[in-house]
Amino acid sequence: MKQPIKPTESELEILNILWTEGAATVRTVHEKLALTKDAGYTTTLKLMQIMLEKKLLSRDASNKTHVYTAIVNREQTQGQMVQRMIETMFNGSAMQLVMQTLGNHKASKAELNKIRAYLDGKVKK
Amino acid sequence: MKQPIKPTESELEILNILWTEGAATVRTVHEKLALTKDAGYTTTLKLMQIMLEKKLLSRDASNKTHVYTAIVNREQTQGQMVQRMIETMFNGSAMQLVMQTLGNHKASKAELNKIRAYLDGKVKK
DNA sequence: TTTGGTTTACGAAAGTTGTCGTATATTTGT
DNA sequence: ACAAATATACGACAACTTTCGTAAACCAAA
Repeated sequence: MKQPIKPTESELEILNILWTEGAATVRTVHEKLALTKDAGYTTTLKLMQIMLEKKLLSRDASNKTHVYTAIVNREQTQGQMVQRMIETMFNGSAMQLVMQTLGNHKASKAELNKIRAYLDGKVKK
Repeated sequence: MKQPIKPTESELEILNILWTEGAATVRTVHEKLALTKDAGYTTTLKLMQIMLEKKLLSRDASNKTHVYTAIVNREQTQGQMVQRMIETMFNGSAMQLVMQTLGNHKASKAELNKIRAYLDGKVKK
């Protein structure tokens, strides 16, 4: 396991877009970002350049318009962030986090069944 | 709903201690903190003073040794932090967060049953 | 080919965080 | 009563984050 990844809020937003898009230019990322946020193009560019330095992203600079890709794994990063939250706010209890989340969010019957199926699988093992 | 609360990592650690302790002096908080962290006493003091300014904490200064209390609600703060994480990393899907968490953590049979009971309750309604 | 749009690079500024040193006040034990 | 321990206040600092202006390179279309 490598040293822990600790992206900022803004960086996570960008990572999330790249995790979904796969690979994208600054412009693409910026436009997705602009849907929920309000910052200039050069701001997004700068953030992604910094993320490149931090090795959160890689880029293909063979063309003039560079194409960026996330090089940190989605599940692993999510796992680390969730873990951190569990430790600092939920006294280390993952189940407390789960209960908190279930308590605050409506879920479709299908989703609940999915969780139930998952729990069943866990017990059988 | 008030303006969103956005404590830093260090602030959350302190909040968590105060949520558990109820009310405490800087020294008490610092000693709990020192179990997992490594910073000087004045650092903890300063952080708590800043949190006082931000109105995350209140204090009783009637005695020379001040006594601090968290004035942000535990469940509400947890909820907001979880919500932020869901939005920035899980594309707004709380269930994805739940699945991620269940996938990465072992749970006792008792805990699993507790969750299952909770899910049953949700469906009945 | 000139003009205008797009892109990258760079640097600077403002705000925040976490760290601690030092000064000063207060309490306590001998 | 005096020295040692303990507490608060304050300011400074480096690191980091987010923001953007500006310049330079490049491309494309008229």
